[in-house]
Amino acid sequence: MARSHSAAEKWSPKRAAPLFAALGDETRLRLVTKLGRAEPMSIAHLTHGTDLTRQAVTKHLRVLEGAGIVKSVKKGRESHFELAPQKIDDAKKWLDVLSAQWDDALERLRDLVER
Amino acid sequence: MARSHSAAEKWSPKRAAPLFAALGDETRLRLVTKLGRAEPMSIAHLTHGTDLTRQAVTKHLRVLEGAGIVKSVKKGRESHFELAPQKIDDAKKWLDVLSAQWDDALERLRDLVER
DNA sequence: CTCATGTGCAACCTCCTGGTTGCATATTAG
DNA sequence: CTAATATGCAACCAGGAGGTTGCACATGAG
Repeated sequence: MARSHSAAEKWSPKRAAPLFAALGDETRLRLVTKLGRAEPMSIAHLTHGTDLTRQAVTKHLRVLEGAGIVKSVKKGRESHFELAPQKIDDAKKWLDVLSAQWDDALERLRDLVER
Repeated sequence: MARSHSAAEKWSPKRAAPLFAALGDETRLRLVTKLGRAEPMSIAHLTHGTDLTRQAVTKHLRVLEGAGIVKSVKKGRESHFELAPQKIDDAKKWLDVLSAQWDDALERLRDLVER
C-alpha cells in the first residue's frame, strides 16, 4: 500500500481535529444536513432560507470542502455541492475508537478490583 | 418524561454544533484521548508532556466541560477531570443520523431510476 | 445581442480563541 | 509553622473566524 498516512496517523488528533472543527458550526451543520438529501445543490439554492449572504454561505462551503466533508463540481455557471460521506464515517470512527478505549479501560479497572 | 428538549431538538444543529466545536481542536482531542484511559487526572498531570502552559490546558478543559464532554471533581487542592462518554455518544449518533439520511436518499433515488 | 443570474475575489470589520504572564489563594508536605 | 504544590482569576495580545459590501466576470435565458 502506497498510502501517505500510517494506520496510527489515521486516528491522530492532528487529522481528526480539522474535521470536527468544520462540523463545529451551526450553519455548516445545517448545510450538511441539507446536502444529506443526496441532491447536489448550487450555492444560491443552499443560501435560500438562510438569513445569511451568499458569500457567507460560500465561505462555509469552502470550509467544508477544505475538510473533505463536501465536494463541489462546476456545472455551467453554477457550483454544485454534494456530501462526501466517507469523511463523515471517518469522524464517526474516531469517536468509536475513543468509546472503545473508554470501555476497555473500564473493564480492565473492574478486573483489577475483582481479583 | 419531563425533559427540556424535544426528540427533534436533540438532532438540531444548534445542539450538536457546540459539541463538535469543542472536539475541533487538536489539543483538546489529545486531552480527551488521555482521559479515555478512564482515570481521573489533575490539571497538572494533564499538562505534562504538553508544550503548553497549565492555564492554557485549564482553558481547554473548561471548554470541554462546558460542552459536557468532560466532568470535573475537586479532590483536595486538585481538580480531577474525567470523560463523560454520553456526550461522545451523542456526537456519534448525530453523525449516524446524517449517514442514514444520506443512505436513504441514495436508495430512494435509485428506486426512482429503476422503475 | 442584451440582461439577469450565479459566482469569485478582495477589502474590511468585529468578536471569539488560544496563549501568555502575574498574582492571589487553598492545601499538603515536612 | 513554613515552604512547595495545584489552582483560580484577570488582564492582555495576536491571529483567525464569520459576516458584509462592492465590483468584476462568465454563462444562460429571451
